[in-house]
Amino acid sequence: MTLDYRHQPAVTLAEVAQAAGVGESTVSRVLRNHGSFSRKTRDRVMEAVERLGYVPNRIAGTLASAGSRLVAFVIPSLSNIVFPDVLRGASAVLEANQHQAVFSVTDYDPEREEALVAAMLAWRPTAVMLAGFEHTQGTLKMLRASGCRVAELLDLDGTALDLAVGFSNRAAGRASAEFLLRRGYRRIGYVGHDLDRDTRAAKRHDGFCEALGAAGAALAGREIHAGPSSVEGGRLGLERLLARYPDLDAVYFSNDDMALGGYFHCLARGIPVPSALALFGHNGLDIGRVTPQPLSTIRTPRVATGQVAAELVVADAPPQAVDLGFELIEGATA
Amino acid sequence: MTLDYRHQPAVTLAEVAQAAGVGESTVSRVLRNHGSFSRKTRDRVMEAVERLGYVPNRIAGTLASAGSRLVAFVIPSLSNIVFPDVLRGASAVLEANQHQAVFSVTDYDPEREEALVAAMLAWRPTAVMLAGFEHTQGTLKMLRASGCRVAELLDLDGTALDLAVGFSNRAAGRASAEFLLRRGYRRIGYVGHDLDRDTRAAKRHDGFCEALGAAGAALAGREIHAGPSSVEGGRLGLERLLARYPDLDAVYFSNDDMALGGYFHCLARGIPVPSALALFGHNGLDIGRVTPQPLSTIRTPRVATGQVAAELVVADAPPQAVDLGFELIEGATA
DNA sequence: ACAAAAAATGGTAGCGCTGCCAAAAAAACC
DNA sequence: GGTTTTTTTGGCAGCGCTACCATTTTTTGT
Repeated sequence: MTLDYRHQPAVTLAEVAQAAGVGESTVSRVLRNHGSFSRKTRDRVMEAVERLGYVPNRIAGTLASAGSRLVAFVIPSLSNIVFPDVLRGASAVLEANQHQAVFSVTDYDPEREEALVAAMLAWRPTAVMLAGFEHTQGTLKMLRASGCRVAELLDLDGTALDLAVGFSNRAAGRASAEFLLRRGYRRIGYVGHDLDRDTRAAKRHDGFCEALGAAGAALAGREIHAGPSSVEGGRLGLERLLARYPDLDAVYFSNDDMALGGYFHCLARGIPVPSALALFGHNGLDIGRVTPQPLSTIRTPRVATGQVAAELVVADAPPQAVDLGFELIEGATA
Repeated sequence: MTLDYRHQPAVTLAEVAQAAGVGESTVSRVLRNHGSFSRKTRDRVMEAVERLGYVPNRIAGTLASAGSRLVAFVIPSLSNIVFPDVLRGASAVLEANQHQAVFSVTDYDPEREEALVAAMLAWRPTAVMLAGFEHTQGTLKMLRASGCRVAELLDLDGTALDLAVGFSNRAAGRASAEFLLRRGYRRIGYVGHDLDRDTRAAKRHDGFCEALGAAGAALAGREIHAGPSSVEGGRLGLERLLARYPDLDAVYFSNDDMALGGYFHCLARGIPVPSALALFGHNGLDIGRVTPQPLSTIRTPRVATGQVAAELVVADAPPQAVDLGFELIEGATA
């Protein structure tokens, strides 16, 4: 029995050249539509390409010409919709520009990030896209030495290596606090997830506290749910927080997933929102606009971050930081 | 002003060999830990690697050895959490086996899929992973000729090219209908999204209708929301469906996103669930377990699909179809 | 101590393509 | 008609690495 599911040798450019009765470089020129060739030659080559079912080998092409047109994404998670959103924005731009997206998932672990960046660099990508600015020394050193473009996304509070695209999480945290204060809330709690791993959530938290402090206030209580953010974590987190601090009048969540969980908790327990308890999230997920009461939150430019980063990379733009800002959505839960 | 953000020449294996005072092949053997070499040589090589900051060039390595260890995902969408889930499962396995994930997004367009598959094949991937069995003739031809492994995911109703991993959407649709019938619902409606594009949702719909028919029943009404599935689409869809068919006692949604929208509509309008209207979804998203009433739905093996497909590919397993099944979650909305 | 076996190492021919250069063919000019 | 230009074309040297083979060094056996 033949193992016919295994690899078969592929057609090469030399075979196409032979079949078309022209030189290899001519085939190469025709296929890349680069340099000059006659109409007649073009047809002959294309006919052979069709007939043989030739698929160019980009591995070889890249090696010969340098410039892989590969863009590497090293992202913390795929569960948190934020990162698929970034990938979505970027992938549209990259595909339109004949670039190819490659990715790995770090699980918010800087050591893992370092290992994955090393693996990525082996592909000699055009650019490496990372989340935020917090990386190990090893990661930074490799990236600097690599000579490839680096884009750090979804953060602006820190020092960029090369390109940075996103918004200030600290400012978002501040804006959230100022909004709640403006609305008259004073006994404000926080429900978050693992802040050591998610440094951007930590920056929002810090900005939030900073703005509270500036107004002479402070967090009245805090509950950290172990593990990554999730709707369930938000629900449990709020339940625990309220058990300890029953008289809160508002809660700031580390993101919309968590906030939705909190909202569901209120719905289930019959806690009137926002009259008895106001809720405020972060991210501006679509789902938050369709809940019985739209979620009060901050909409972040996730897809745009991917798009802009990809555009800068394909255009080989000079190093820069692009602030895409954020938008406060008043909603109805605060 | 120097454009120092541009590419700088990278260290090559030959330079490392020179610096370590050994031959190129020795360096190659040490780095891949393949073949034999003395402890002393190993240390000398590693020292040089460290000192020069050498990063192997996998483009060259792949060309020389064949076998790119690249796995290509051509997926319909990144907005629908289903696909990030599959990627997540697969990426963990691939990373553990020194493989690299590459992806492109088709937007549910078969023509685009064909173009993207062609682009992917140029990278000579170890395998190409696709959603479902519905592909253009061109896509099928290319994949067959490519000699690389092909895995068709999240569907089992059709003829596989090579590997297939997932569950039967038709059976899931049937199981959903049987459950609702068992619960005594008879005036059942359907709210879905673009079924021409999402052929797996279409198969669930067909299975659902089939089971209704087998019980002498039929869909009492149907509302199709234009565009991809979304929570908002579900909410609007249910609203429109109820406007036309006010006396339904249950609604089947094309997936959980849509069902959540429907649930929010009921919450907002004060429609008692499930006493006045039962709701049933598909996918078993985490969020559906945390809503005030857990969503009645079918949990699909999304992460496992990615995992198993990746495992089969790295193990170079023979062609086969793997049924990962699905699990009906009774929930509280039906 | 000498032969035989095993381990360690280096040289080099490609992998399939692109870039450069020179040669050939076609077009344009006086 | 005989150049001078311009357009097409083919040849071939790498890109950086791995696979294979030959050679050298070390270990083992008697």
